[in-house]
Amino acid sequence: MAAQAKPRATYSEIAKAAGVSEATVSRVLNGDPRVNPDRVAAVQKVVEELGYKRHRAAAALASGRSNLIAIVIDDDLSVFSDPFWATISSGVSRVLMQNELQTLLLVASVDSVDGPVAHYLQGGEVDGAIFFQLHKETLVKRLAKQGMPVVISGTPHGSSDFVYVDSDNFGGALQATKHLMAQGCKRVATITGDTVATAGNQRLEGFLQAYRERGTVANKNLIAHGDYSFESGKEQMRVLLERDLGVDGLFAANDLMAIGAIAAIEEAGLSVPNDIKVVGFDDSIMAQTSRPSITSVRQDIVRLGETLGELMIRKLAGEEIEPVILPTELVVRESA
Amino acid sequence: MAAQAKPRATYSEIAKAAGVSEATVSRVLNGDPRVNPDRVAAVQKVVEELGYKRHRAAAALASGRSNLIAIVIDDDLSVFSDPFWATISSGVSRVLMQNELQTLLLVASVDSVDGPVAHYLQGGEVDGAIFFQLHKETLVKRLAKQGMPVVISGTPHGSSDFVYVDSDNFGGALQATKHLMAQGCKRVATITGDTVATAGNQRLEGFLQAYRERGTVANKNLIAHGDYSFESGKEQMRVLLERDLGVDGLFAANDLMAIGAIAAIEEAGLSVPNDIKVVGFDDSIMAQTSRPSITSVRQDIVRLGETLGELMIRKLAGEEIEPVILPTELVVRESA
DNA sequence: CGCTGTCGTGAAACCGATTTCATGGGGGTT
DNA sequence: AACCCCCATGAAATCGGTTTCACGACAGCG
Repeated sequence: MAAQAKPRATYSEIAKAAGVSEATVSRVLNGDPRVNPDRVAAVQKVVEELGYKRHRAAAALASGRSNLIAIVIDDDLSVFSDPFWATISSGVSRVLMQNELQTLLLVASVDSVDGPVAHYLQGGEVDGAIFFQLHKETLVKRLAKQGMPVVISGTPHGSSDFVYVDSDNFGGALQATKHLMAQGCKRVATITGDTVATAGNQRLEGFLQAYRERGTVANKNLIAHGDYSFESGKEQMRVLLERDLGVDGLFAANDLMAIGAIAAIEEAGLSVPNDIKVVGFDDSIMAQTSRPSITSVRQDIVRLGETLGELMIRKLAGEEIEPVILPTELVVRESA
Repeated sequence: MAAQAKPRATYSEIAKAAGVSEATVSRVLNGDPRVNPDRVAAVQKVVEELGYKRHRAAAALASGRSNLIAIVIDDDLSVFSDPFWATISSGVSRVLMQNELQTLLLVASVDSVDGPVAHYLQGGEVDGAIFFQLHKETLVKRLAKQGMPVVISGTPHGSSDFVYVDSDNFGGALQATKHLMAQGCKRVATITGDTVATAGNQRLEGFLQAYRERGTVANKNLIAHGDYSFESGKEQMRVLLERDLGVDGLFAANDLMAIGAIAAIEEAGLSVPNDIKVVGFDDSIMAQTSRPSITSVRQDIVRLGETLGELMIRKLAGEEIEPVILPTELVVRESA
């Protein structure tokens, strides 16, 4: 559109100024170890002076590597309901940038295995892909099979051998439930999130495990199924109260439902934490600001993003890598 | 790393199959109007059959355009406190993708005008840049001067001639304050956000304007300065109450401070909305779930992102474009 | 002392599209 | 009928690095 201030230095200039061939310039800039140190120094000096910046498109074309990593986010509204992916993305981006990689943001419907996103990724435009909110595994499987490095945020279904990073949903839920029990709660209930997704399922499993470790089994009626929304928390709490089981503790699979549940509890004339103690999950800002403030399981979201980036880098380097489960931490506040 | 399934079709194959030259293939694919319709059809047919996907790096190298637009986000923690940029980014990304552009996510410290980000952007790696949270205008100014299309989210300081998109902070605040007055509030106070940033300042101005339109001037003591945090809302509300001015209405510059203020009000033994009515800003999820639920000024964040993308596209097309102010909407709930 | 193996180096091919430029044909003008 | 101009088209140059390959020098070996 407009004139570039300086017309960019090229290898040809550098080579001339440093008295070497372009091939050697390339070797120096790519850290090839078998270049004479003198020449390395000469080239680096010239590069410095000219303020040379590698032309990525040219490099990509010649090498076949784009240095681009895609973050793929499914565009099914979940974007708006998930407050985390922004933070995760920023962590990913920072780590990748430190490694000379660029982060491409792909927000689109990942539904069809033949949609634009699929084509795009299969087109070899990117060197790797990081997926969020994995609903459809087909595409990811295919990409992985084609040899594209893929890392996933959140535990995928089945025993697929994807590399993923996730918070310890199971452990967090277990700890939360045990905390309630330790506070003297005899009948701890739970409101689950979407248990089709693994995160919701794992949180339920953690809850159940707490009962097992106490040597009992949770009454089925102590389990209510929500969908992570405020409304569902409220509704399901009403349901639990109507069952009249003497619930005195609640583990909600996220903070929003915990807040909804508390609203229902207070509407029923009961008090938190006196009559019923409540623990949430996520340690969102709402857990801190709602009254009563909510005891919640904190996930280290920034770390999650950084880990995703690090795994991707190691995978690109050819390392064999394992999934990572990040620890959670129980933050105790007024509600339990 | 691994073998690509199919080795990608190239112009050379298409040209051969369609019985035309590579130049013509390029013309067809780039929508050059002066190609014989028959050949256009022939090429398109072959392209379809081969599932051809343009090699972006090659195209970028040859044309000098990267088709990459950077979203630049300053990495000074604000990322974590601003729940909006994720939504904005997704809107931007979607719009750009529909126009064959890619979105590059740049999360880094934009502090120094000579930092990596600056170098990066000036290196001509991207065709345009979208900035969030503009603290330092120096870099942006320089880029704009160099001819790079730049669009900014949020109103910049001064009368700079940047193109930006912003919500109508002034209008929203005005409406909120007038709403309080219409509800019978005689002494409406405000807790501002960071008034160094334009958004905070505009919201304060809107508040003041409401008084002006009523033919009076707001008492200086009705203005308290917060920083958008829950704690500051609580503190500043205490300050306001201590001033003992008979405040019966509050416009908080965001929901979080509104919630903090409500906490302080209730601690003082007063009730919302009976004794003091409260209006927030943002219409965040917290406005809906807190008790009492909060009347708040809604911004259309998705639209904001989409508009950013659209402006960028028009700017790339060479159009002269004007800043856009998006309307806000008052959502009335229990608190006022 | 000659032969082979290794290593650093540069020339040149190459990546895949875009764009310039030359060409030839067709339509319009006088 | 001769001339011009315009337009569609293909050949070829080009973008800026990367990588292969061949070459010469030098070290080690017998």
